[in-house]
Amino acid sequence: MKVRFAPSPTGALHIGGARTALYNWLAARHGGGQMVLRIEDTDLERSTPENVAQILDALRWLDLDWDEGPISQLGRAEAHAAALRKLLDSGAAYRDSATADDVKAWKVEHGSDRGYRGTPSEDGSGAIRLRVPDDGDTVVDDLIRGEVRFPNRSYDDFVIARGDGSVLYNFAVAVDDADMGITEVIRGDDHLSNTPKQLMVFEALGIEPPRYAHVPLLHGPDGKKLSKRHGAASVQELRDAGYLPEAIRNYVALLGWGPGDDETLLTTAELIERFRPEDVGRSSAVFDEKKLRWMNGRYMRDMPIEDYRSAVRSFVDAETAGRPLNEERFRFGCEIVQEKAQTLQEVWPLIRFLFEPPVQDDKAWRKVMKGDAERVLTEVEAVLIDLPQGEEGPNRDGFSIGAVQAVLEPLPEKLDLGAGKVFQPIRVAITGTTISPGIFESVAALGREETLARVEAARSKLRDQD
RNA sequence: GGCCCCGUGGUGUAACGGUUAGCACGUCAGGUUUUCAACCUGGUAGCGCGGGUUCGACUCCCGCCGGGGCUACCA
Repeated sequence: MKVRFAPSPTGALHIGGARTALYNWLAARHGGGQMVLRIEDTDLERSTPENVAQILDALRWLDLDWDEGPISQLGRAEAHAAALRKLLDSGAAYRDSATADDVKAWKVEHGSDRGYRGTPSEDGSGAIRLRVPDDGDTVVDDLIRGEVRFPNRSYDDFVIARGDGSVLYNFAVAVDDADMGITEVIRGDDHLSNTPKQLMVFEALGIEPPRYAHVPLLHGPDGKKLSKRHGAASVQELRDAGYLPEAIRNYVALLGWGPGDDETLLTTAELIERFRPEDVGRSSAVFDEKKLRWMNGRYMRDMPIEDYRSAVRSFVDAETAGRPLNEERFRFGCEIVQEKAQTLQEVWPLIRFLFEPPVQDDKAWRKVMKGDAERVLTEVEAVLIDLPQGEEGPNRDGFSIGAVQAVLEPLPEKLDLGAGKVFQPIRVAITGTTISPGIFESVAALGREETLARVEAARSKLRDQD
């Protein structure tokens, strides 16, 4: 068994392409087969080396590896030329001097349900067309759709190579799939109507075609086909947004395919074991980032803490421009936020107070720093100062989570205030905002010196405010 | 216009002739007497429409409607 993923490098790999790549990869790994990566770069106008690099980068990041390639379709010009000669010699294809306008005119004359039929040019010039029979159907025996019949007469004698001999997609694909011994073609639904053309090329070449599985396209929220210029997130964008490759693999696999039971969270090993192309659904799906976020959060929480830390690291580096951070605090910060964030991007805002002064959030300040806030902070400062020094805690200053909790937790009762009235002012004092990890954890992480300094600063600001 | 594909809640899916139409995300309400997130509990919402076939249709057939793809000397 051998499959191929054959993107055309006209843009970055987006979520739809990633899914096609994943399905091919899963099919290959499931069936103990091979996957070929082929770059369909015969469109000189739109293909660029930058796009090729981006696609490879995206696949590697997703951890989808291939066994052969990347093979440039452009680099197979000789093989294409040989196949072309063969068809020309056998009469299966011919040169036709008709232009696109000529074909249009022909159709006006013969009816729109009728494919164009040309005549060989006398001087041997013009594009090369494949002869298409007038009668009969070409049937695609699709793994997902079943038998789909296409009337031959509705197809043109289509162009397989330009006048200069450069080949076109439907021809190159068939020749390449044949030469590479592809047994299963898993690709987007948008190719279904093109499949008869490719089948005709196989037929003309006298080669057994592969099996086809046309997976439904991914659509945008507006129901239109997802594409680069249509709001489709590229893999790189998803990476930058803080999603994990394993979460993306899991989520994307479920767009159009399900394991058959109610399982939602599936490891890659489970995906490989359970995926079969024939089980892919027939209707198109819409990419829903909300669910991806949820799933990503699940994966983040389940990560070993070391992996979590290194995944967070690159995002933090981007925020701090590489400025080195207090390692101990970073470690501890990661531990206390692992349960909270749904994307890697959300981590830094939650722990930045450990490395930078409190953020300026006037709204949060006004909301919380009023009424009994000053009295609360005075008391907080007092009990924290009394906390004995020691080696405990992330800063080795006696500020362990437990010690901090032991003195702060009784405060609401002691001051006869609601818990929120006590803890929110502390939170705003040390982080500047109302959103942070748990308050005891946050205080412990910040440590004695810095916590007391910030509480004192908040107190004096409150005094000035009066 | 022609050829082809598709149609279960807002989203992804399950059930494939007989179920109170299941699960997940979302959403709403409550809980966790510290925020946010997470977590727990409960609620919400669906078989596009119309004809058949059948004792019985989400499931089979036909029509319609809706969505999509292809129709290039693009891929």
